[in-house]
Amino acid sequence: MTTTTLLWLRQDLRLTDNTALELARKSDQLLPVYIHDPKLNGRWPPGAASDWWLHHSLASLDEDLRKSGSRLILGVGPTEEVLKELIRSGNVNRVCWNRRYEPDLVDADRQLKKMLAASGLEVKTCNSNLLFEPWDIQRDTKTESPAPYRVFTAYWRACNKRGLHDAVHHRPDRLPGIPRGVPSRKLESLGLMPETRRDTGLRNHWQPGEKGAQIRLDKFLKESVEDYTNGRNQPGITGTSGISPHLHFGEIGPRQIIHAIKPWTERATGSASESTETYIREIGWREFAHHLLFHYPQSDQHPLNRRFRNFSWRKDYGDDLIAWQQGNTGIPLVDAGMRELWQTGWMHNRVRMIVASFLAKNLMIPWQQGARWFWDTLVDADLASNTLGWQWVAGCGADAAPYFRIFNPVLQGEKFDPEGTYVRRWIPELKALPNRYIHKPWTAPQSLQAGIAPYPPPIVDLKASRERALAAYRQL
DNA sequence: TGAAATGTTGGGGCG
DNA sequence: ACGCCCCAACATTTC
Repeated sequence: MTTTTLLWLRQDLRLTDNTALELARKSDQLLPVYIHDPKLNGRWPPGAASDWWLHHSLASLDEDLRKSGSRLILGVGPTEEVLKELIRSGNVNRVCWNRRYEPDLVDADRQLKKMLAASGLEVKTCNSNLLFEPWDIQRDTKTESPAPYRVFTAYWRACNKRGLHDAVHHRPDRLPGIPRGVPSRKLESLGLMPETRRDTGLRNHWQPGEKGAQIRLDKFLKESVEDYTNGRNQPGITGTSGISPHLHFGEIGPRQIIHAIKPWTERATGSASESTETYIREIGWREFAHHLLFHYPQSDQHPLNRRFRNFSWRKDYGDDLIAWQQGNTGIPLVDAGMRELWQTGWMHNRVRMIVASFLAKNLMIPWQQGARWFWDTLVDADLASNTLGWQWVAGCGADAAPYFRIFNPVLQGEKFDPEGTYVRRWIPELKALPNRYIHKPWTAPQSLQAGIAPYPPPIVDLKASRERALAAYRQL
């Protein structure tokens, strides 16, 4: 009897170190499938930037599969129906996939697995997207059942005690052929592509797909990793890896990153050694984010810390939210970040913290509004990481920033963008302003201020809004 | 991966 | 020479 395996690809759009693929390819025929099922996304339908990325990532994956003698089958519609139809037309007797961990998707996968198994199919699910699955790392509580970690350092210590696995599956040269007569939809029919103008804007900054991920990683290792601890703080330079969207879509997995960075960690001394450790700890934050969202499935909407349920967020903030979204707050570093986000689908991480602190604390707008905007505009929008990040900044999450930690975007700018490189790159109105005013244009002499129109004055006073936030947070 | 307020120290200007 | 004041620079505390 011939075995035919359906490989259901979701957020693991790669051929290297893909555990489910490793299983699936030991088969006479292989049916690699991606299903576009907008209804499955519930409260969190991907934004245009994520859709754009997915479109190109699928195209890249199909190309890679074809080089190995296979190709990607696309389905559109309710997952269960599409799967059933593919299984029937391809005469499939085995199904494999890599697990996802977002609460709604976990539920959906569980039901599907049950349904498929009940119809007599062999179903195998794997881990390829995390170093540690969310339920693997737990606190020992002596008396009671294990409990999830809520503090990062303790969590990460436990992870390191287990050891960070860096064994990876090599990319297979040849893959089994696909069964005859299985219909596929055209990529264009998924409707993921935005208008051409946005496409070219994003294309200038990104190369979605497995190859693009490898190029990013290689470049980061060659040029930036050794000074990462310092370089990652300066938004004006390329000091970070920029690999987050590739990770989100699974074009590269965390094990591959640990594996690739290992030669550097072994050879590094002094600050270079600190740098590799700092970078790997960022992978740890990603793991921690998935751990938290899995164990606290409501945390995408509700603060983890219950005291924040009745926090006095502002109610009428319409114009301020729009000014923040559009990068027109009058605070250069904040606006530069928001404009970078809009134009590239990405924002430097330090600037993410600063714009988030500004929204939640200086503007006192609910963090969920910021999380939603990030979700809608980021190419690396990831429910776990986004949720953790926003709850951290707002101070209502696990291991969150203390309430009094309020970033001052002027000081942050002077510290980490002293030449104003970053601000000038994204706010052309300010190009001609001297460095000493670049982060606080409102203090410049009137003659200079006349030249920066239409750049607006600040929508809030930083000192007064800081004090307002402190007063509100102290109420807790 | 914070900022601002407050406290301490020591050099230099000055009468 | 001395005391006084100012203030930059740094340290500590507080939010």
